[in-house]
Amino acid sequence: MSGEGSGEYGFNTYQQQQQQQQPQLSGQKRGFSFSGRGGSPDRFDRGSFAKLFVGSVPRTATEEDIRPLFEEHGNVIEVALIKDKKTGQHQGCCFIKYTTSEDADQAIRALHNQHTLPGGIGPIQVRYADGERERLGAVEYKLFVGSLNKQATAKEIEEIFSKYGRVEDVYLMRDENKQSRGCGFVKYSNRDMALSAINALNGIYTMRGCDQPLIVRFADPKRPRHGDSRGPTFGDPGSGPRLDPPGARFPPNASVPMGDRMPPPNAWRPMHPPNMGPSSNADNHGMEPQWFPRSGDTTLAINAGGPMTGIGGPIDGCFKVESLTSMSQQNFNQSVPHIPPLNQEISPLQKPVQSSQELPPAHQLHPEPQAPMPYSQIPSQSSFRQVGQPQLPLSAGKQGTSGQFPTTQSQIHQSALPASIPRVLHDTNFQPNTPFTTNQQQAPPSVHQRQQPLQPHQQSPSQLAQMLSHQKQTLQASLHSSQQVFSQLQQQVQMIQPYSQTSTMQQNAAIANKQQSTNSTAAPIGDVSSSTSATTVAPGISQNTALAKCNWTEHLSPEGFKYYYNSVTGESRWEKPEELALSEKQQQRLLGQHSQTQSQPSMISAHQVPQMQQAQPQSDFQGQILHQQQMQQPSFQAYGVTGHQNVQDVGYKQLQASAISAGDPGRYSNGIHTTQDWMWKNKPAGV
DNA sequence: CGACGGGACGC
DNA sequence: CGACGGGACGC
Repeated sequence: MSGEGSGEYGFNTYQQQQQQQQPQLSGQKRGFSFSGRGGSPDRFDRGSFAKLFVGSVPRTATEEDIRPLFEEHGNVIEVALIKDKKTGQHQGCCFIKYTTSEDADQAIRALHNQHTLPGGIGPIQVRYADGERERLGAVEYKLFVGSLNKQATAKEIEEIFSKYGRVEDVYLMRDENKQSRGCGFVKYSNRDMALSAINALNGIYTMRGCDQPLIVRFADPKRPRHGDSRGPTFGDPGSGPRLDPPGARFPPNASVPMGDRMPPPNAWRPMHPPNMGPSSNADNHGMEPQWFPRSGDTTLAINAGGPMTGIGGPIDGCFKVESLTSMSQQNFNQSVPHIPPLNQEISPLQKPVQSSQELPPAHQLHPEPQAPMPYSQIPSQSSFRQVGQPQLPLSAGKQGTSGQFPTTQSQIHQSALPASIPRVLHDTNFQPNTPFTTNQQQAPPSVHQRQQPLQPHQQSPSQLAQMLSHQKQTLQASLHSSQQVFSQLQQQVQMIQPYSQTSTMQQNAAIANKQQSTNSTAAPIGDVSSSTSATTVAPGISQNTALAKCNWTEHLSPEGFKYYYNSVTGESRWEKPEELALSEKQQQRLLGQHSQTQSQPSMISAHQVPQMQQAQPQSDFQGQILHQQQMQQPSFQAYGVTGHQNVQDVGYKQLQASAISAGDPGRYSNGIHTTQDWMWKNKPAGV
């Protein structure tokens, strides 16, 4: 099937986009300006098409040869052979315009790398034309995958990854001799899928014949190609969230490589004009559509991929503070009861996966305590329940094992988290479809699930989902590897915001997970969350409304400088993201009297500063984790704080790293100087 | 028409 | 330990 080297599907054109703004609506060429906000609402008319680029078209082919083929998969508006302007020579490629992206998708799936035109040398390449995906509001999540068996085919890799969602594309990196380099890229269209895959595979799944587990992380932004207008203009939604600080190579000036290029979500969807206020887009730095629905806008989630991305917010109402607290309680309680023994259960087949991370043997986690909050517990009484869980297109797809997902509220989740999450993470025979039948999803809501009557009242479903997703993954993965711990944390870092206006829940989830992961089920959560968030957050109900819209939160670096952290993307910035600013304004407007809101995060951060510094010696995230893991019984206080600190610290460190990469050769050890220097030179924020 | 510059820790 | 695919906007 599909191309070995060119990927399963052809979604990989985001690489050379034009820098979006080039309002020259000349025909429909690239650079076509779509109905961005403020722009003319051409989302209804001119925008209703999806253009594909088709490569490997025999130069002898005519439209008549091509059109029929494509018409089998959708309504073809146009077939445009590309010829050299001067010579009139057929360039061996063409554009196919479909009326809908659905048709286009189908065509890609059916034809890309699967059909060879008469006279053709190889199968045609079918993918969206440059800029199309963005134009259509699509976002892709590309993962870098390393430590692949060099013999593995794209197909096999796809099989492994398809457990976490439909794989849009697999690209194997090859050397001059076409030999696999042992690494490649896997794309998903949904962030949660990507996260699931990372969480479940990174450092855990070892391919047969390999002595190291897969490396799975969000891909770096693609190396800009000569002649490219500029780095990627979108996508790489995940590169931000990456953990490893040392890797941070983006200037802190926000708009990192994949900076501000937020494509309007679903621009092509007539029914749901982007109804977000001016506040939404401005500063979304390309992570993904984060516009939050104002009122049951179901389309959003389609791209956003559900949890935590787009539909983070309450639909109309506001979150209740209590819920946050109770949530934390719940997690807390859930995790406490079971302090799993350190018995490590490593499959005979599973190779010890220590590798790079150098984590101590995993403390075997017990599933129970970590079981995610059951969907059933997701406040069904909450308003967002009806948000109409976005029907992820992917779930409908041909997910082999994942199969049918009940069309329930948990759909998103299930899509993102197919039941087939491998239990046997070690690949013994290239059979990703490991015998794995557990329906973790429907796994009995054991004890913890019902134990707590406490229910978060109005958590964003996305947040809940996200959290659950994580926990579940964590749980499952951890059954077989310690790496999972790291992975988990990694993931948390990506999605959790240290302190926030956004959600206490995420924090709690993070902490809870940490506890669970580390086995140290002490009892910190209550402390941290209740004392800080619960209390401080209390003042505003509507605050949460705003919260739901902004993933940015303000924090203080150890040096006392303010910085901003995005809980969803993991990005950190020195300057206040406009999104947050607007969010705050909105809050002010709504609350009027609650001017505290803003300072809140700072307070908390400040409160944590000492802890962070204290932990500095640990030098890095992993070190801290390690440290924690070794702690037998972390103190209540210490643990909780530390837990947070980790997350926050990472965010902060990213900034440091950024600063460093910005040209300041400093290390973490002297990061303070680095940071300050940088800030000094670059219009310090908050000083 | 033109289209990414700079620089490259220290372990 | 590996980092991005051939060609790309004609009429």
